[in-house]
Amino acid sequence: MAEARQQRGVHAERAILDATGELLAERGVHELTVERVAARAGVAKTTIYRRWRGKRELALAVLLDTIETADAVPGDLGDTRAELISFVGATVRVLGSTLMGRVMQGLVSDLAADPKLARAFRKRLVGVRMAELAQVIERGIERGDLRPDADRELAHELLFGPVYYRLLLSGSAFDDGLAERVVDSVLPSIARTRR
Amino acid sequence: MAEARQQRGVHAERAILDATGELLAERGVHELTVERVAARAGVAKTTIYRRWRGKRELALAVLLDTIETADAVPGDLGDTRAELISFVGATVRVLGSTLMGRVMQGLVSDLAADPKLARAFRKRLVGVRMAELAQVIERGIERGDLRPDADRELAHELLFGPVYYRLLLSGSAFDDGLAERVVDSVLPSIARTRR
Amino acid sequence: MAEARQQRGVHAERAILDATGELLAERGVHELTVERVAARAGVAKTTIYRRWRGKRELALAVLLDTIETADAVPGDLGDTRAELISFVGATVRVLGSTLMGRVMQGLVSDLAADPKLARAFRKRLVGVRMAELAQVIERGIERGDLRPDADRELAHELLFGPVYYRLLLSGSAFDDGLAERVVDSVLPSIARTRR
Amino acid sequence: MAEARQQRGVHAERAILDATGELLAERGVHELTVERVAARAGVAKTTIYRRWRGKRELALAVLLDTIETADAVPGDLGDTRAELISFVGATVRVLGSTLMGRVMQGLVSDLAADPKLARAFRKRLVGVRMAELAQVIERGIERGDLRPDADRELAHELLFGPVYYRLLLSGSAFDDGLAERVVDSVLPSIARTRR
DNA sequence: GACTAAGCGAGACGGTACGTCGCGTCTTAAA
DNA sequence: TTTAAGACGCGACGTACCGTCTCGCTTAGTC
Repeated sequence: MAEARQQRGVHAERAILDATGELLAERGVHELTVERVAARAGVAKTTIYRRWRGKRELALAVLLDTIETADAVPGDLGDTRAELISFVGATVRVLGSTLMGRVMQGLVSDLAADPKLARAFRKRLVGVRMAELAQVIERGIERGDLRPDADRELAHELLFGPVYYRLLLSGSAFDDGLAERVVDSVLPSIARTRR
Repeated sequence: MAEARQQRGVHAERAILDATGELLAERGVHELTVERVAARAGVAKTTIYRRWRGKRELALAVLLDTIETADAVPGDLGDTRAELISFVGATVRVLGSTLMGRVMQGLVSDLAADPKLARAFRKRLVGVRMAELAQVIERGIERGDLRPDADRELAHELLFGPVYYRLLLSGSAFDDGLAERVVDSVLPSIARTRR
Repeated sequence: MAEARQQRGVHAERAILDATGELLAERGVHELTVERVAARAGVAKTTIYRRWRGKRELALAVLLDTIETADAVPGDLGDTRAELISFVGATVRVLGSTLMGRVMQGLVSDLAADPKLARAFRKRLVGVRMAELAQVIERGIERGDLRPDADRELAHELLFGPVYYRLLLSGSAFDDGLAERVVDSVLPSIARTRR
Repeated sequence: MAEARQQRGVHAERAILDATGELLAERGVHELTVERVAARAGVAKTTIYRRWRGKRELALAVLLDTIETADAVPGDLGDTRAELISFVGATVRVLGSTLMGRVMQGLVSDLAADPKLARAFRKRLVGVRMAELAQVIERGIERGDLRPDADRELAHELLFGPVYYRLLLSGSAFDDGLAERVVDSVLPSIARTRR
């Protein structure tokens, strides 16, 4: 029963998410309106509000939808530096794509204004990244590449902070070497070394 | 006459900025409305729009006003590490204060939507920080503490990225050792070393 | 078969009418919603729409249900004036009860907007009253109390108009002598008289 | 100052009332929506809500506007019966016009639901009619046509009740002789007579 | 005693209108 | 000429019910 009911729902949901994605790509979060989404999706506003609390949750849904689909932890590459570069590089690539970059930019301010949204964002994005990084670091420690007492959270902030700083504040464009340079700057502080 | 006119203007301007500051402190950017500012400042909306393009510019004005007053480059402390910690620490302290932290959070999304605003923000905030850091680095190089080819921009991003990452994305609270830990993590990559 | 099925139906119908009656008594027609009726009756909206065209028909059904049960033509009292007073008084009493008064008030506007509803209303309420009055008048004529050419329709309007005028327009409360005063004012014009 | 401000306002107000009148004439109260009025008047919804509490008040405004303009107490015609017929006839004519008839029909139910509206309606319509009738009756008494103890309120209800009964309940069309017949039926009960 | 078709509960859906908020513009009178 | 005051057009918000529409479940009576 629940499934059958959900059936209809799934169609509407798909249409809504797709429409939202298109509108986000075209104009960004701040021109995203529930009304436009409804119109484009051929759906009633009510149907949107039945599932999400507003355009912010909707945008977050699309963001998570995309990121969870697109992203993957790097497998074991045998080389910690390479794994870290691949890991940071994946985020650089996603945020460099117009859509996700824009959505992130548009969503950030809402995080501070809506605790529920922030909670979801942190659990499903920040937290997941942190856990993934922890795996990479674990492997690095096992390999003897990294110091056993490397601070996972700090490492996470050091690796991603600069990327988001560009996206959100300095406005510098991403370049191909970015991930590599960041990793190389941070690595010495967590690498097992005779320094 | 011109002076007398400006006089009036100056009064109004002060009242507006003060009212804006208060409202920002009380409720954050997203509940800042031009109407409320006008009411609190005892000023007509027109008078506000005559000087700023909207609430975003207004918030930015307050932000710059505060930061330019409060902040100072550390002078020569004789120790590059100490200077860097002091430099990053100053930003941590400012952003940790409710007001500026909130304003930054609320303003970030607008930067992406309003190029004019972004330009001002980058010129008067990001740019200034970068130049200040460059001085510190220069002194460090002269002292022989830092490598002569240290990447100023990257250093800037590495030092501030993590701080803003906490503020804007991860939501982790600032703690007292933050500046020190970040500096110590980044320093190896720019320090003059025999590695 | 049909009966058993109808059995279920009868239960649902009873539950719906009862719920409607309760809601009407509590809040009046304009706060009557099909959704609330369905909820209170423990019935699906569909089940309601299967039997009535909307909340207006539903309200009318309750109104007729109540009135047809409660009301009775006065029998032969031997005195035309007494019969008329009893006749008008019955309506005053019914409309004076919160429920029916409210329903009438709330329904009137819908009559003008929904011809089908108006038709039903007139056939089963106005028409019935008129026929009943005609009987009373007939008896009055036979007794020699009334003029043989008394205008039945006009009499009907003269007797009930003032009552509904209070209910719907002037807002004056009903009082016990109302029926009597109205009858006494109208009687001279239809009484057999040597004037 | 206030006047100059009102100037703009007056334009908008006129446009709104006109648009409302048109829409009422075309479709009746129950299809009157604030949104349509705004669209037709070339005015923002807000501007309407700034002046009236909703479509009901708007409709009432138009009704009063029209009635207060159109209606006039009959002057002294020298003949009480003629004055009464003229008085009732004026109402029959106004209500017989599509517009006002429809508005009255559509408004009645709202009176019961909105005490503020009812108050305005009664003060500016019912009350005024009653006062006007009182004058006519006064003159009639002075002339010796009417009994000095004629009940003004009852007379009012007897004269107008039947008219509204037709409009709101029985649905019978108005005919030319209506006012005359009603007056002749009620007159005996208030006329100075040897009955 | 299982089958089947109607009626039913549940509730999602497209839709219309609501009444509200804040925007940025515009108009006017007073200073 | 600048200001305070505030009305205005506008666009979007989130909500309430409408009446329609599936969708299994329930429940007789029929086979």
